Amino acid sequence: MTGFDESDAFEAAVPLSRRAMAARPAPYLDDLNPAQRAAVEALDGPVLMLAGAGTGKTKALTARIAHLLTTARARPNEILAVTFTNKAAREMKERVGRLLGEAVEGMPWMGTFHSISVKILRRHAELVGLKSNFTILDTDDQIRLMKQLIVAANIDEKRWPARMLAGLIDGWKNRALTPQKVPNSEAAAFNHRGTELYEQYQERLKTLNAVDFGDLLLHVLTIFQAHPDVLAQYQRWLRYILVDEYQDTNVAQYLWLRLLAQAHHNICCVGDDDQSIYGWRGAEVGNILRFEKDFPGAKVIRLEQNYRSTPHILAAASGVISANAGRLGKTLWTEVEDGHKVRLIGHWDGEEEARWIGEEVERLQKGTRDFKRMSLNDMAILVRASHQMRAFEDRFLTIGLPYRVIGGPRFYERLEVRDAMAYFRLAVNPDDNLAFERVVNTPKRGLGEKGMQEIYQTARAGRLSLFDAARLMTVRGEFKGKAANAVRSFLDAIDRWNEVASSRRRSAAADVTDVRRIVPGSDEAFTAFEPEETVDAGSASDEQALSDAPASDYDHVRLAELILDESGYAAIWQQDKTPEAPGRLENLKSLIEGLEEFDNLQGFLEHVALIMDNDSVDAVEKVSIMTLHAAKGLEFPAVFLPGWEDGLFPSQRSMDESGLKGLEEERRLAYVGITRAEKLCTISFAANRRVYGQWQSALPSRFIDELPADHVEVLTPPGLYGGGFGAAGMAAGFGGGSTIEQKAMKADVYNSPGWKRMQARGADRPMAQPQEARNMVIDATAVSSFVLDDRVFHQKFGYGTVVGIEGDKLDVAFDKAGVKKIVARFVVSAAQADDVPF
DNA sequence: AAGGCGATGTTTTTT
DNA sequence: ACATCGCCTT
Repeated sequence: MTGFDESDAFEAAVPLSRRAMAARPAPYLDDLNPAQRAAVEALDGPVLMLAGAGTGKTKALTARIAHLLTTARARPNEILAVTFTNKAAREMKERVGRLLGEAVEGMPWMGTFHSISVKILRRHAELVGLKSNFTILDTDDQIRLMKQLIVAANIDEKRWPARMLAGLIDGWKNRALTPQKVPNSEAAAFNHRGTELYEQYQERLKTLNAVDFGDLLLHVLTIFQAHPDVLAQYQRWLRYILVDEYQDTNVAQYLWLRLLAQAHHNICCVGDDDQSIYGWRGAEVGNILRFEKDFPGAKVIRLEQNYRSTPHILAAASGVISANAGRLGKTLWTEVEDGHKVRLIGHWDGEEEARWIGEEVERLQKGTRDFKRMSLNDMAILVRASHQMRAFEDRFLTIGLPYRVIGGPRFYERLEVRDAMAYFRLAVNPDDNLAFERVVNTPKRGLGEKGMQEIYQTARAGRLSLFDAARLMTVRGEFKGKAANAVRSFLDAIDRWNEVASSRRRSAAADVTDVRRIVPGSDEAFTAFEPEETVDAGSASDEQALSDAPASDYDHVRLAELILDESGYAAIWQQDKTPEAPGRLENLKSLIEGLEEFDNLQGFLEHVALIMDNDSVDAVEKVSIMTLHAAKGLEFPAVFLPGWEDGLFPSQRSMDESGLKGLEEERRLAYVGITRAEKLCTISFAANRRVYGQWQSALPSRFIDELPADHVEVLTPPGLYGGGFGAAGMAAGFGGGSTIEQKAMKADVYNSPGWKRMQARGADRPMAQPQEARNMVIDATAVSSFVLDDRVFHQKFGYGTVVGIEGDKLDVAFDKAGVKKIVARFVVSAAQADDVPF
């Protein structure tokens, strides 16, 4: 399945008999509270469902879809259900499926704004001067393209970087502004050349038969506006519209929805203005605030009963958010009566904060007086900015606490994955210039600046693709030295892959012999990804070919392996001994594994362009670390919110750039953070933090002042640190503070010379005595297999030498990362790492 | 052509 | 601190 199964969307396949559905009872309604039920039953006309955090929004939304189907208001293919993420779309699909049994077969219009737009755009591409097989560029492609335009326009790329232009154009597209519609007031943008470059960029995209993400929406909008007949068709088709996370819509998405809804007005938008946290990428809270004006006669239904958090947590969240102006206003309440107050604690610095949270996580895992044992999966650390994650990663690594980072660099955005993808793109379409450009000299094929320029010139002169130009130059013998042979075999290889790939596309039943015939010796070809147990591999893959995986799947997966092997790309990372290399090989391996779900390379490439998520399910229990943004929609029994310091959170930059609006969005972020917690929410801040290598001190976040004191428990700072006498020192300074954060953090104590001296002493010999005593015990049972001077390899820190052993913990002097204390099971011997790439 | 070295700019993130 | 990038050297 490619995820672009368009046929059922347009051929009105109705897998469901209206009468059969209507006859079915509606058990899902019994399960709802009055507000949810009202939201589900108000099927006709515009509805705004204001759903606070944890109020059963998805439940109401899915029940509503079920209700539309059951009451025969709509057939599955007449409902347009839009979400922002693929994950949300998937979840909705699943839950509707669960409500209705298997009846949801055909809900072709459930998806993200972008995936639905692709579907429409492929159908009507010619109306905006595209072919229906247009390619979707990702951010990296866009930037490279713009860079070329900037250089060509003779603009100093230093002062006017491509990223800036990309941001500008993106902003315009979010606001549904085509180059012609950009207001004059913004003509000065980008050195007065902004609109000009925007226009050129769109031209280039058209010649490349490509679109970027913004175009997906914008082109559809253009089509709808310029072709009323097409619009009318979709309006007739999509009789009921549901929108999730409406507070995150931008102008283009709003217009898109309004056009589709204006005929029948059956639009139900679900959202929470207090959770609007994407203003910086074009979302307009105004959309949700204006809903009743935009859709006259709209019913507004508030979901306020919260099923997630304790009253203290809700009160803390509502105390913070009430400082915002211009809210639609909701009051969350819960039937739950008891629960722990929100905890607040101050620390000396960021490292201590990480240390304390690490210990706290371990304590919760074991269970405490107040809390019974908690799984690591039930705990999350939510940070404002991703660089804050490091302190936690470092700390958790050294104490051996399993963690998972959610978000971070997206799988498909990683260098090696993108390179591999470029190779696949070339195999499917050798004329893909952006892909060609990306990998023609990766691995090094002796092509430098000069060689590349010649290819460009030849291409321009003969109006050829880069691939054809390079081919012409090989025939003419215009490449010098190393390049001559390397480029020729590169081109030949692309030809072979392309032949396999196209034959695969023509006949799904192509057999394995195809590959063998075209590429002699391919049996041994893909050594890079052969598992070590090669002896078994033959029978294993035979078995696979016969059982779960259809025979046709085997080929393109094999082809992909072959491509990475023949191109020498896999070899780059096998030979690379930097710490990242094994991880990169691992990623390439999972890329190949991901291929198995698709019918062919092309299907995979299309899928990847839109679906950029990679939530791998993990059997191991782990504590989650993520940004507040990534946490939206999630919930955890225990949540840690570190780094509540002015400047960090609320972020200085946000306030500088967007003033009060920025501050309010930060406050909503705080609200989102607190409301992720079910049972226990712990907020913390540090007096000192290393920012860009510089020590900086900060004041506790202003949001801390907004926490209602009655619902907050102020914890005593650790003091365990440094062997116990810290606690005594601090206790002396405690006891008279008036504000909440003064109680949490007696800055004068921490700043006193005595405290600093103590810190220094502690840092020199951290807990020397107790550790050695403990190791004697550990040594007897858990014996490390490493000895001093062993060369070891660590997934994150790379290669290093063992310089100390304490039971299950090693002191390792890493070649790149310095000396670290590491739990032995997190390293392997270097020899082992050399033999086995992953 | 390719590797090494200093200047540079660092939120949040989806599609 | 740190990674990325462009320039400079070999």
